[in-house]
Amino acid sequence: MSTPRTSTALGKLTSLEALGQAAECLKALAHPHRLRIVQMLLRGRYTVGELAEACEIPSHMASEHLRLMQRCGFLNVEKAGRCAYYTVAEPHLASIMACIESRFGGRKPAGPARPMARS
Amino acid sequence: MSTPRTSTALGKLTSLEALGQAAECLKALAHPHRLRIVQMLLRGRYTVGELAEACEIPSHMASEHLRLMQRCGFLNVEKAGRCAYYTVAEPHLASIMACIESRFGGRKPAGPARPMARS
DNA sequence: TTGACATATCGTGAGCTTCCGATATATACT
DNA sequence: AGTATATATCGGAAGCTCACGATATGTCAA
Repeated sequence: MSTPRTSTALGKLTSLEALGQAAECLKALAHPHRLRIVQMLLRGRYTVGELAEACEIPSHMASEHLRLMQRCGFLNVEKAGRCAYYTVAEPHLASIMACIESRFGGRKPAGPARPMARS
Repeated sequence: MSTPRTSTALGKLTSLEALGQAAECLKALAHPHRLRIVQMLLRGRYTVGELAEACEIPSHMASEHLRLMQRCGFLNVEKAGRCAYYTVAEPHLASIMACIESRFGGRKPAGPARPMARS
């Protein structure tokens, strides 16, 4: 049951530097409204107002979430008249979102791994 | 060009409540040292001290990261003597980690491989 | 031009996270 | 007993995120 203690298993670890970038991306995703925005944008293109309405937040807050995700390269904007259409720019978002949906999607998580309060 | 505006596409959206739980889980993962810990524990079982050394942090900080992830159900502990062996409890961690590794794994986005030895 | 609308940005304050030193507990060895 | 080791917990400072109101910019229509 014990793990080999030589560098055999450790040699394939991702560098802490790369994991730092990964952590930044996860933080950019780790918000219910941003997750919903990504989930919608993976299915089509929407304006700020439409996304805000779906998240039940004022549109200036949706705009801030969108700007944040645009800054990490997750999203693209395309302005048309007074509307701004956002689309997904980072293809890996689809697979991460698929993981999240397979764990939390549709049905309620009655099983293990509840995300409980910290402290 | 435009997305169907009826509830066709919106009907399958994950509830904001479930996305809130997903966001909590992502936050619990969104730290370079915690990602390294999870990456190691997906390959075997390790003690606090071993994980701390791999993360290049004092062991009491590794202990705090481990406690946090234990609280969201990600990890299990098993005490043996004065050592505490941690293992992965949430199987979905493997697929999320696979997504992260496929995007950030092995090679660095910028810069060559760096020497990783530590005294 | 005026007004309405859509989006973006700024400033602030509450609350949280991260890190650290200090300390506590629990186990093993002599 | 005493000492060393391994892990856990506490308290606090620095820095961050989030939500909010206020405001700015940019576009269309009359």
